[in-house]
Amino acid sequence: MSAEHPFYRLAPFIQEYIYRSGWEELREVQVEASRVVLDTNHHMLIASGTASGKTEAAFFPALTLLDQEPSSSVGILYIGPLKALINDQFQRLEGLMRDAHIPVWHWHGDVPQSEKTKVMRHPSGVLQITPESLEGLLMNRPNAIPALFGDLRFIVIDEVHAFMGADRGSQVLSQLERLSRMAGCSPRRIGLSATLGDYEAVKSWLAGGTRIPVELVSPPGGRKLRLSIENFAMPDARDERQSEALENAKKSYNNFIYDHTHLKKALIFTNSRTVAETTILEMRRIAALRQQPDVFHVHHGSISSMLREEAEAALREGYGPAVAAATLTLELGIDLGSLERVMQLGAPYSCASFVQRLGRSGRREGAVAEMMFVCAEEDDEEAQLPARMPWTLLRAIAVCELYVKEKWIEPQTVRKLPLGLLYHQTMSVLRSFGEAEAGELARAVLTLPPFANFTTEQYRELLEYLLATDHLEQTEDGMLIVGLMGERVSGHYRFYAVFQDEEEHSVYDGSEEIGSITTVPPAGYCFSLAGRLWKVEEVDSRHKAVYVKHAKGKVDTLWLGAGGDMHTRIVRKMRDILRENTLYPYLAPNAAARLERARRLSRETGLTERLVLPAGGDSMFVMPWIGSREFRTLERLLKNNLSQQLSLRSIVPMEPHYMVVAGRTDADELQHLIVSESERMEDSIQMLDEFEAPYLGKYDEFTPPGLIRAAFAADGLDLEGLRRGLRGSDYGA
DNA sequence: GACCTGCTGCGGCATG
Repeated sequence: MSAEHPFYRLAPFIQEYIYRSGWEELREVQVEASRVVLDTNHHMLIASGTASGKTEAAFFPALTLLDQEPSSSVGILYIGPLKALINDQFQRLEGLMRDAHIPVWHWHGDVPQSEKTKVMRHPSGVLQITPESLEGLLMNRPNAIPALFGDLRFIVIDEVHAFMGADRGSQVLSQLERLSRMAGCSPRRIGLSATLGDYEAVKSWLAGGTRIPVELVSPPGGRKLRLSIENFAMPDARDERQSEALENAKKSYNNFIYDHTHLKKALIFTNSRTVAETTILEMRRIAALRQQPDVFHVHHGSISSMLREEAEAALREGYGPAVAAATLTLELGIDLGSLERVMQLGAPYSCASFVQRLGRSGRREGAVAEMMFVCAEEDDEEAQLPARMPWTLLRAIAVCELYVKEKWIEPQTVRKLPLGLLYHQTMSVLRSFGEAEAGELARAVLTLPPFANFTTEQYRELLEYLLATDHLEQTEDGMLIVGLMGERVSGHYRFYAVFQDEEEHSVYDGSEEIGSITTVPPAGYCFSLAGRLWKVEEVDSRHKAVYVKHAKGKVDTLWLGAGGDMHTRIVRKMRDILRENTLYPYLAPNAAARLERARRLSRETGLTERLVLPAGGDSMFVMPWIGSREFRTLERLLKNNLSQQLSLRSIVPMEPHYMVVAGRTDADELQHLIVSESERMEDSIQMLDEFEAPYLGKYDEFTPPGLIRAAFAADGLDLEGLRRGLRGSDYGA
């Protein structure tokens, strides 16, 4: 290495750290990022694989500059999407800066007040924070902002893909602009991500509100992949003659999972919390039967952070095997070390998710990334068995093909008129001002980058509506202040987050928190959580706590979900795979025979199966299959309980034009079937299209209906049509 | 029978 090499330009304590860690050289991404940071004044987007050293690539050169010219306030602000990720990064950075005399602070809901007070007293070094805590700072402590961030040099946004495309991302952009104005600083931005489809879109997102160019650092990855798909065809659960065959099929499915994981550091991804729970229950049952050790963990959004950290530590550290079944909680960048097996039960719903999950395997450089798909066709009341299409298998293949062969990942779209967020930031800005003239407020809010498409006239309409609905109030001398309703909404701590949530009860076994539930069973009833069974002993409604003890037997899990979003392109790919008849190469030999048998039976029985396909466009597609039961449930809800609109959000199609496939599942006939519409289904879908709830965000409900219409139209949705349809039916009221 | 994220201020009490 010549003396010009970026390594020798890094601060001495960083060179020390690199030696101490036993690294022989900087990774390519770190070399490139160092050049960008040290030689330009531009923003930077680092897009490279998981565990490629992105965090170090951002911090090595940024800290070097900070070391050369110490900052008189916080010098680097790191924004992360998860508390767990911040805690993980906090430990890694602390190791790096042990000898550097640059402090690392973290700030989120679990950080004690005493620590936050320390940062306020000695604003310096690196501060790691969540968007919600940053909102709290901007809103409630505006006078502390100049001292905290007056000399801020860098803002690092981790896992950019987790923010962009959602209101939470626009919230971050808005906060960055507010922070710069309040503190009088103009920091450079560094975005980190492993999963990105369209770099140009992300670059312009990252620069939002500034005129500084964004440099892309994205070294070619080229990892080798090893993918395998195992498909289990389950016999019909309702056919009594088949009950023994079904038992055997389930047994071989579970034994397959057990045999391929229990001696390794293994991660089993599932698509639902329920499957994660039931799988680990099964694994524990098999372990007990075989008198082998219990090495199993469950990791999802309703598991307490303590149990999650236990699972993470077991995978990362220690000798011997550890197996965790997880939902997307283990997709993001928390360090898990190098895993020996990554399994996926069923197929992922998106290519982005597939790539993230793939990134969990083969983390050492040069290693092969491996993913073992295990599909089992689920029971379907509507289907006439034994001939069924392997929909899950098809989706697994479609996702693999799209990513591996076409390098395609779902593009992220940003709302053109984020109305709910406009309300949110208006209230937040007004609270930080204390009071403001209407014009002053408009200048402060409407110039924030996410709101560039709103007109002054539209903002006036919003403010007038908010005055009329008591969210705002006008003082005698014409100043705007937060009104009674506004106080109720923005005065509560839940205001900091811009996404919807449900109230949860914590579940305790003695003093140990196991996790949380939203549906609380009465005392005496059982449920499963964290891969074990529990019996409710006592419910403390006031403190939102449920006390439980261990139980035996068999019970359902508590989570009820209904459908989700899947990109049109994945559905089209599934259709193409069927049409091209290219399914066979992906199937294990016996599975191909099973499928052949299924197809023959399909022809003989004239089986009907349904598939809902969007007619065109690249907008989001909703459910791969919708049963009449779901429609009945929807109808009932629509008629009786419109207040439940928001909870229906995920069941409702997001694009107004659909066509229906109804009929045989034979591939040759599919072309014909796509144009043969079923009237009943069409009616039901029409009804869903007329339903306006799916587009409402947490704060949209506080904004004027006329503006909501304009905002939807901007994103290509015709609310007027939807409204008319509603009035014309029984569901209008 | 899809998934996930986040969170304040203060009263009451014990302790040094």
